[in-house]
Amino acid sequence: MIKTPPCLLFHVKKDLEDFISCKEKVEMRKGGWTLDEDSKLIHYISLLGQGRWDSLAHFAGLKRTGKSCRLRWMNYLRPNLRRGKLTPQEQLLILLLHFRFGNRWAKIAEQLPGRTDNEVKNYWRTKVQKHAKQLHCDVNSLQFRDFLYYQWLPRLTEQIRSTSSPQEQLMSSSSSTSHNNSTEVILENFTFLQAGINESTNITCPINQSTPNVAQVTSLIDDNIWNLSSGNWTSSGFEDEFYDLSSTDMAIYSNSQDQCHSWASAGSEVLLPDETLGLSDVDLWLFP
DNA sequence: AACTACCTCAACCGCGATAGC
DNA sequence: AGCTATCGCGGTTGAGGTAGT
Repeated sequence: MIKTPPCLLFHVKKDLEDFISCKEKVEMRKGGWTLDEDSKLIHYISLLGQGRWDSLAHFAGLKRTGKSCRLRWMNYLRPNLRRGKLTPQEQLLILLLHFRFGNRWAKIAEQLPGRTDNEVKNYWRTKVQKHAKQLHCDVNSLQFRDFLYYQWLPRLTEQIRSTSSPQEQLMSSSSSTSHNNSTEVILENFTFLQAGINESTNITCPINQSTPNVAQVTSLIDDNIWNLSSGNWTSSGFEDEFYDLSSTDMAIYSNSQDQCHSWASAGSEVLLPDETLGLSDVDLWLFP
């Protein structure tokens, strides 16, 4: 970042005072950003750095509030942002982190490199919350939490496992810092979730069905999840259109009990029957 | 082709926390 | 200590796109 010279700071201060004095006269723009506005904002951030958003907006000649500029930069323009749909790995981590932190989107987004709190929030609202609504239960209810834990997570992890490439499985035999860090994040939060579930659930489950335990999640992560060479979230052989678990995917899972319950052989935890969770066959077809 | 319903996500708003005067 | 400006966060909205009829 280029250091702002003192003389420029003087002018910044003076101009800002002028700007504030006539603030009421300036009509602020709202709505979508134009390419011109974007390039001005980027240019002036490169000159002045981030922060002091109101004055930055003024110097860039943008009829925008500082707030609007900050939002545009943070959610769209800043470098190293990831675009496109959330990978199953990212979805898994969002679910785990939400169990732990609740609606603290910024906190959750911290663990997802290149993702914004806005994206995490949108995912939760459009996918998770919507599904809770379809199941006629509150998104924060124990019933829905159990549903996520016993139905959604196993299927998500199975999705990750089934779509990873042999190449990555080969790569996973090595290790790296980013891999270990990411693995730790997921495991820590999975353990946290397990503790919460075990504490509050007193339901007897059939022994032929299970959710992943910590050892299995470890194995899954070691097998597949992280792109070890780049330190980024892995592409895992996924194309964008496969990132999301579509209702078709879930219908396939729902109709393929053997496949989706492949955790069963080694797991100590068990998959709750759909009836126990208050889910009908119809509900399962609604699965994201 | 036209209409409608639904979905996605960028952007706005309000509020609380913090910093600076 | 109190006031004001700024920042950052979470909730909400609505424009534009897409799928279904």
